[in-house]
Amino acid sequence: MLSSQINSANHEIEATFKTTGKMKHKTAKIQDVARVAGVSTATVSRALSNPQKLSEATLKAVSDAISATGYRINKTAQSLRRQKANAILVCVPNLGNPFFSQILSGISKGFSSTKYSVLITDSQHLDEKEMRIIDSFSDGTIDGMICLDGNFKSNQLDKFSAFNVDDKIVFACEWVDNANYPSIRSDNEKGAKLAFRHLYDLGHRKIAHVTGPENNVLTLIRRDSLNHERERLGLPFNPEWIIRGDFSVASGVEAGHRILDMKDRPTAVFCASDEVAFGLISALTSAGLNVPKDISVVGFDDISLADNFVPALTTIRQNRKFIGLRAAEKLSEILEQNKEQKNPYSAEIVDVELIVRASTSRIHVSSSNTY
Amino acid sequence: MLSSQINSANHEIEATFKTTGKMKHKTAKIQDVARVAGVSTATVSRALSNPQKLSEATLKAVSDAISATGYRINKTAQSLRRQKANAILVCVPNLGNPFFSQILSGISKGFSSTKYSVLITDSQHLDEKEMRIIDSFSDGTIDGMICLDGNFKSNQLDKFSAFNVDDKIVFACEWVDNANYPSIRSDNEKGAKLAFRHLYDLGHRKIAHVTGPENNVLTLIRRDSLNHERERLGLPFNPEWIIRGDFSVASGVEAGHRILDMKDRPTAVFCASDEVAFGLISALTSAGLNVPKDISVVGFDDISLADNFVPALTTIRQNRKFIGLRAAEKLSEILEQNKEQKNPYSAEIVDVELIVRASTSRIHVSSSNTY
DNA sequence: GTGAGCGCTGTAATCGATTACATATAGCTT
DNA sequence: AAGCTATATGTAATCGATTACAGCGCTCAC
Repeated sequence: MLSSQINSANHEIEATFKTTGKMKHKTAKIQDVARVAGVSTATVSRALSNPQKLSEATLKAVSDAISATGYRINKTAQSLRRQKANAILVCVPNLGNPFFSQILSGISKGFSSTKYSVLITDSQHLDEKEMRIIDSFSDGTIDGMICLDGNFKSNQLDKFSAFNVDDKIVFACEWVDNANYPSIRSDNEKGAKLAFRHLYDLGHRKIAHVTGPENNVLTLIRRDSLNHERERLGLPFNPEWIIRGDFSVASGVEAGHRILDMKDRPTAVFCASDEVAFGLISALTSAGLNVPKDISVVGFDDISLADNFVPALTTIRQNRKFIGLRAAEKLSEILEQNKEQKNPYSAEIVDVELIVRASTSRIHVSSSNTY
Repeated sequence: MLSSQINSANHEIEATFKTTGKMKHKTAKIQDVARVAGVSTATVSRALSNPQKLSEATLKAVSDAISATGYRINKTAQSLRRQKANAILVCVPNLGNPFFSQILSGISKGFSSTKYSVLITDSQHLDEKEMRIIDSFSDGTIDGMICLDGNFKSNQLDKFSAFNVDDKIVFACEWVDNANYPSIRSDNEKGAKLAFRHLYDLGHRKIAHVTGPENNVLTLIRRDSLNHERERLGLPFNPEWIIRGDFSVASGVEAGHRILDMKDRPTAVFCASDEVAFGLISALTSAGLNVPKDISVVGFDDISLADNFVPALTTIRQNRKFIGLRAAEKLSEILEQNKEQKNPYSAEIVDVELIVRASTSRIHVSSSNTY
């Protein structure tokens, strides 16, 4: 069949489907395309997903019919038939926290050239969040998940495996210890070590640490790495110097007040996040101390403001966008691969970097005195 | 029929569907529930969406069968049949920008108690973004959209109406002038006016403004409001004092350098965003000036850091989370209502507030001198 | 006693695409 | 010329829910 014959019905069809001015747009279905092209729906479907199986002429006829009708495939029908949603979920512990926006951006970019849609959910105040997520898997809404929330208990993870969704989950930035999920994360151990060594090399010996929230993997790994380094170097330790925070500016301010009240004041502080560092510096400065002259401060993350804060913040740069991007790629791989082959557990460690700016300096003799 | 009879088959069914240990989980369908309950699929469906149409006994039988089988409705099938995706899209101009995370959080919260899923897309580097969005509407992926991106041209908006999706779109924070879309936005006019009046009341007469990016509605409305106020009060105007920025910290730093170079230096600066203000203060401080002693600075947004910056930032508080929440509610209303009734165009203006902190002060005689 | 009306439930078509299987045609072998 | 293969395409079942319509059993009126 020649495509010129096949397309003979185009004219009237265009009037029916194509949008003109304010005319109501009626979406063409595969049936309509088939009719216009003079072929069966199976052929149209194949033209879209297996073009190599069709002849040149048919392909052209279908392609012409598609433009003539303004056909758009109905993804819901496709998903139902293929039993695949082509959508993934990003589980964010707190969407309001700007820390995650860079990761989200990377994830979005990672999926932008694929057929996957990106869904988001805030797991913060969601009770039974693991069941909500499982529901989304079983109701066919999503094929996989990127989890930025490391705060899952083992009984919740057990449910994931009970419902067979555990092999469609990738963790990013945070993760759960002792659980075999693929994850993409920064080299937190190295980060803490770099920060500590930087302060040590500047002559600091009394080094405090404002941690993240308790039970957070990042809190643990950074604190442990710091402690390990301190012991290795045989530095003095005062339990007071480990101050619990929660990554927020407010907790940095609070930590600042705690430090101001200390009898045995540290000469340098390593903060678990840049925001904590900002709050800390703010509190110290307001009390008349000078950073770095009186106390050196190191942050963690290198958020955009770090460079322009006063003083510019020495910090550990995490490439959050890259982590998001890699998580997206990793999940894509997993979802595209043959289901038979089990994924070996893998943690991809993304390198971090020490960025030295103005909030740290060589120790002054005066500040090393005990108050 | 008694439910005890109806449920006679439960035992064997449980073994088939319920997940035990590492057993592979096979999802029950409505057919399975119907069989276990001893009713038809129509009845099961009605039990879920029109329970008042069924007898007590049947309802219980179905409900028991649902728990016995662990049935989860398949949303894809439901969407196909109902011709409704139960999903909405949030179009963000730049996901990496933390400004949007609060809005996203509000949107997510607004939809958390509904049956809608939230999809996100970054419109920044998307060419033909309007067609991508229209595609999502026509392929049945989404029912509506919340757009945080005011940067749409009129020919793009025309396409929205040509494809009949224009009445399923709500703008939040930003909007498009002369386009009749519902929107939820801050009272930017009042915000700029409050900032300006605050500085005026402190005795400032030479007031500069670092704007947002050109062609942005927020940039325009804030600048115009400022200019209007300046004219009304008959203050001196120097075109140099309107400095183009782009809401970023970097543009604040840049603006700071520009101001330092000015012959006729302003005594106060109103910045289009807090981040700009941070950058500006950083640049001024590094050059040896004191904020607010030498120059007063007002921001816009009241992001979390504003309170703990040094000096704490005087700013205009926008309730971004609330805006997101309201946008979600507005879109829900629109999607739930009868399609016949056209939405009247409406812009919901959310109040803003002047938060006075330490970055502004009464003018000093010395700083009013012309250099 | 019969028909109307009501409450409850079942039958089967339907949403729009995919794909196993069947069929047709052409080309090639012997 | 019969048989075989490969290629191209059509037919119809299928994914899992929803819902218009039909039907059944009761009650009630007259």
